[in-house]
Amino acid sequence: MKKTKDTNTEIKILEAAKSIFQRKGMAAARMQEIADEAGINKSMLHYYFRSKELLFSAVFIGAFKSLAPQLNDILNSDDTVFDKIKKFSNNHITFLASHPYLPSFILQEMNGDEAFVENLLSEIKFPSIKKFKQQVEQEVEDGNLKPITAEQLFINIIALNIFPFVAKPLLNRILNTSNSKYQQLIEERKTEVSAFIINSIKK
Amino acid sequence: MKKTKDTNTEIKILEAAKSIFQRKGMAAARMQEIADEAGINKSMLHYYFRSKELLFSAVFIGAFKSLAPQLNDILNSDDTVFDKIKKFSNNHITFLASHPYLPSFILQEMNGDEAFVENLLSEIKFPSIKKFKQQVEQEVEDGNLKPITAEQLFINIIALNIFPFVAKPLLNRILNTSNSKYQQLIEERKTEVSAFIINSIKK
DNA sequence: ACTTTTGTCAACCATTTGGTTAAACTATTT
DNA sequence: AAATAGTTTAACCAAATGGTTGACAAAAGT
Repeated sequence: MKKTKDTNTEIKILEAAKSIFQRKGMAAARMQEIADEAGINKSMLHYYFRSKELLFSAVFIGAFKSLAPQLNDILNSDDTVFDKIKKFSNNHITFLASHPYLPSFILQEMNGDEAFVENLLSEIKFPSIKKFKQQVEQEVEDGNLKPITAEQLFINIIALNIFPFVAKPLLNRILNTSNSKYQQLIEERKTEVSAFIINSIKK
Repeated sequence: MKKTKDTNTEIKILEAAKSIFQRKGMAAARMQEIADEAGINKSMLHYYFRSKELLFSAVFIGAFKSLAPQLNDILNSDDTVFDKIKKFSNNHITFLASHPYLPSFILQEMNGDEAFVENLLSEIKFPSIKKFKQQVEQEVEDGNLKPITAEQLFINIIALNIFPFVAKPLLNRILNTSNSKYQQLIEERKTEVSAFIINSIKK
């Protein structure tokens, strides 16, 4: 039977690793740095996770799983297209606001080493847009929506949700915004984004 | 007077560095790899640029300068708001389509080490949205546009332009798209994005 | 022609980094 | 309490990595 300390250490490692990996990325993160952040010996990292790659995998998969199911649930609910867009954007942005490093992390690392990424992603279930696609196509056919493909619409939705989080330093420069004003912009977007989208596609 | 080989080597280095840095990022890029790509000895990298940081700076600043002026020119032209949006999106996406690694690179590296980034960015002139902002506010006041702040509108524009490039692997997964179908989606967006935006804000 | 400057390279160096080991320590089982 | 299994640490190691050096060649200046 495991004693309590086991789990504590493992969790401390995972949280430290999450923090470091998400802020610096796989390549720039140092095992020693993660150990320091967790307040433990570096050997522990290798004791609980065998290598940097495996530790990274655990963090990456965990990060993805914290996000993907939410998207999927909303996309496959029985709501109308408009309701889905509203809920999706609001939930998505709200979630990202409290995990601001997640998007950069996921996007950045999905561009890495082909084989490694491929291996990682095999363990992950991605959100399905099947039902959403059907609904959009139906509404367009019925003349309730201006013509648009579900794919382009979906890209637009997540682009508008995610982009401010991956581009925060850039936007702060161009818009001359302080951090607090930036926070406010994000807050507004929780409802503004869906309104913007719906405005664009409603007839 | 410098002999021809000098410049050749320097350019070869810069191009190799651009290619490697933009694909892998500063942290994951290896000096040896850059030397190999340039077909020269590793010592040459230090001969022309003193350190990895300085070589990176050169590439980063170059990348930024290849993009920023375009945005700025359009934003500060005498076109109408709608025309600006059309030109902006079309030019921006067209440019990015032939420099697909640029956005990830810039966004990723702007999240890096505070002091280093600060130092880099001091040398860069960012696009100004001043004139665009005035125009948008005027049009909203005159009742020609649905109410929206210039900041939110600008975020939306560049989000829709840039996002597909930084999220390509993610989108390919979720949308089940091949590379060629992805290319086609991008192509469509050169006109679709501005149409989408204008649809949303026109009265 | 010869001296100086500039460009190029192979070998080398110091440090960093991911990873290992063996021993100490702690808790659990018998 | 002795044996066993699990946990933690300090010291170590090999490979990788950014960077340096010194010899040498190719131009350029004189």
